[in-house]
Amino acid sequence: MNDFLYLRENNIKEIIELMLEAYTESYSDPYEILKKNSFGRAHHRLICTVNANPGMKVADLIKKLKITKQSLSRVLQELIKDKIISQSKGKIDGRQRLLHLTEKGEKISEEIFSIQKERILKAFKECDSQEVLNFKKVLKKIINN
Amino acid sequence: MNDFLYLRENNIKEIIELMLEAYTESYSDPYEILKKNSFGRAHHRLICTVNANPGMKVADLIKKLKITKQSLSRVLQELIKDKIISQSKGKIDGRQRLLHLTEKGEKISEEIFSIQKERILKAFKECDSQEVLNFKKVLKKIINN
DNA sequence: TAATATATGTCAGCAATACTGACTACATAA
DNA sequence: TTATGTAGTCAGTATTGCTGACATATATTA
Repeated sequence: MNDFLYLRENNIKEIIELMLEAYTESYSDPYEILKKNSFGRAHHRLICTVNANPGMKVADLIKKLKITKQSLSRVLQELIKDKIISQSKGKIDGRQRLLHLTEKGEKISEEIFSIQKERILKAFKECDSQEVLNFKKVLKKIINN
Repeated sequence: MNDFLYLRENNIKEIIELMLEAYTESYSDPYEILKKNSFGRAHHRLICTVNANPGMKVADLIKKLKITKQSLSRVLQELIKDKIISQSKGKIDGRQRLLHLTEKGEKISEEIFSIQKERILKAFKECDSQEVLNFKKVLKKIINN
């Protein structure tokens, strides 16, 4: 058998733990800015996901965040009330509510991002472009299963 | 200015969102096994971290998980009571409580891991060894900041 | 058109996870 | 001996998540 070291259990296990750590670190960096706006982890995840997928429908947001519509609803309504996120009726399917960041939402999203960016940028500057591209590629493959 | 495409804002932003998604997906995969043992997300994070850092002290676990000792305590005491995790007095510093998975803990940890592994292995099989090694390297750089 | 299915929203109650503040016990270090 | 560091605990509260039941509007199908 070929010696696929990188497919060995211990390597995979280590990577799974590193993903936990990297996520925990990265997503706690902007804690202060979120707190200043009375937002928590749930708002953060929502803002980040809508920012990355403008015009997504509610059902897709539920799938991505892996929470129930009732859990989503509380936080989403807060963000809509605060004019961070706006909803528009789907043009093809009028039942859908498509989600966007408002101008205010974009602004807060940028603030959050600029903090999270620091860590990532610092890491990436110690890598070459190919390594960063590979990182993204592998992340995508982990998701698409 | 050199055109460091991979350091551009939009690329970084996309990667931050991919990390959220990859984490959310990966750590919800073993939901059923955890539920069978009456464990939740908090137990999962704890088991995974102690598994990756056998003999770590409580203060380090708190730092890694970014929770308070009171939040940790509840879950940790459950796992100790269930004989998933054991504590031993530090030999050098007797105030420390060093954490280990018990044999039973190792077993459950393996069950959880075997589920999470599937997704990662599937992704890695579509990559070459260099890409996987890069992935690990970048994850580590993101953490060490 | 009428019946059914789908997308979203809402209400009520409950469970899990996390926080703050205050306090204790014990071990180490000054 | 006194001060500091590590861990544990108690009490109360906030946030995030869940289930079940039901409502509304729109789309699809018979």
